[in-house]
Amino acid sequence: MSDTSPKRLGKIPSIRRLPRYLKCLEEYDRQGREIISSTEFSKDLKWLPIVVKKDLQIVSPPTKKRTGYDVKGTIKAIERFLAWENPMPTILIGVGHFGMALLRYGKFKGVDFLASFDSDPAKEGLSVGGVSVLPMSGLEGFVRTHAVEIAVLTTPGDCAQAITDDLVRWGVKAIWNFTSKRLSVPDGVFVQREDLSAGLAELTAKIKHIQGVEETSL
Amino acid sequence: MSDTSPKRLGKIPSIRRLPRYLKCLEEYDRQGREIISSTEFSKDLKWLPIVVKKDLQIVSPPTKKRTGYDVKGTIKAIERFLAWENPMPTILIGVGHFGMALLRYGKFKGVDFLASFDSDPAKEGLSVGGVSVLPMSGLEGFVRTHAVEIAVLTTPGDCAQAITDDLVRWGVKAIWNFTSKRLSVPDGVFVQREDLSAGLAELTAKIKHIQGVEETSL
DNA sequence: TAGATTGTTAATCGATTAACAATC
DNA sequence: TAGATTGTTAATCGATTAACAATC
Repeated sequence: MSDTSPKRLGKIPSIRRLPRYLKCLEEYDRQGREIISSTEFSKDLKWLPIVVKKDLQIVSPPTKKRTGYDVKGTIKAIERFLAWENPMPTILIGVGHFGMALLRYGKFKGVDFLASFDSDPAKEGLSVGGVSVLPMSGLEGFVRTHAVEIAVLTTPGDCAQAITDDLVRWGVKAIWNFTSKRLSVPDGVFVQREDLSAGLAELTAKIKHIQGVEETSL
Repeated sequence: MSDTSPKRLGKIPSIRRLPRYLKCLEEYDRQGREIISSTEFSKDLKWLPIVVKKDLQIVSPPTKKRTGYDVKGTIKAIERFLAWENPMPTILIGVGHFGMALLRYGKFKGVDFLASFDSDPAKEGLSVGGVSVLPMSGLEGFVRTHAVEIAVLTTPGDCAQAITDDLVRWGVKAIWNFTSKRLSVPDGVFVQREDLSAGLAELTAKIKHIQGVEETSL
């Protein structure tokens, strides 16, 4: 318990790659494949075989059999590692276009959207992607009674911190933050911030630097 | 020209942090601040001062004056580095909820949304966030005549590769890919893939590993 | 001059990649 | 046995961090 260092988790880059393995493996499973070798797997994913081997080692204990990976078993192992076997009780706050898009997408493993909340009375009672929209006044009660673990924040930035403070007080363990604001939370609570402008920066910088490489020469 | 190695660009992690510097600097500018030191800057961003110093060095040439960073000048330098000074001609394809959310957000620097496209005739003629929705039949002509550089893909995954192939043929230089599919493009074209499930994986893995650290002990 | 600040150089840390032994 | 495959160990590479000199 005392060595709950932030490092014990494993390699973040590998963890972020796991969903792609999962998707690919599910495709193999659909095709009826039972065994997949790291070499063929790596070709499909366009990653190096060694990357595949290393990444898969963090989800399943090394085995002595050296005859490819079991498709179904590896799917299970990844889901277990990510805690996606039993989707966590999740709510979404802020049913704007972005929030709606997430609710309708509906294919996120690992989260179980129990309800969504919005301050606009006009949205009350709507059902988006099979998830009903409730008024903010019901938030505290809902979070407490359903032991909500993850809250997806798709509100305007202004109210993000205030809502976060409430959520944390009521027991939410993690916030998936799609607002433009950085959130402060106590230890033991996680914020996963998705920042689209980071991706855009990467994109435009690459375009520019591949084209005119006319650096400031002075 | 011959050393157009993929490395020449600079450090990707730094580049991805630049938009946050920019946002913070704009706030300073609004407050009338003209100079900001890396120490104070780093406190606001909650990054180490050395990170700030190193990152800022990639956008502006080192100077001998050691008396803080010029707010306005640094804003300009970042925008210049990211090629955000002259927003690039951009279109969005697939005006679903997600596409609409992006169009309405409207605060992306660096891209200039000229139009959006959708295969649904019912959406034709709509204006979303000030951007009109056009039919797919007009795509080729539009891309060619407006010299579109960036295409934002928010279509279903199935048609993503086919549309990409067309776009590339018509001269698009970069694709901001929000579909669930990996895209193949020729050299010289960039794909920036935004994969939300990667973030979700990171989040749930962190929750699990901070709580019960009941690893498979065998 | 003294204090604060940036820029530079070096050290550390972690992720990726390579090489090869162990195993089927 | 031969070929293919994984697991392990080591090497490389890059990013982060630390220490300090140069400068205002």
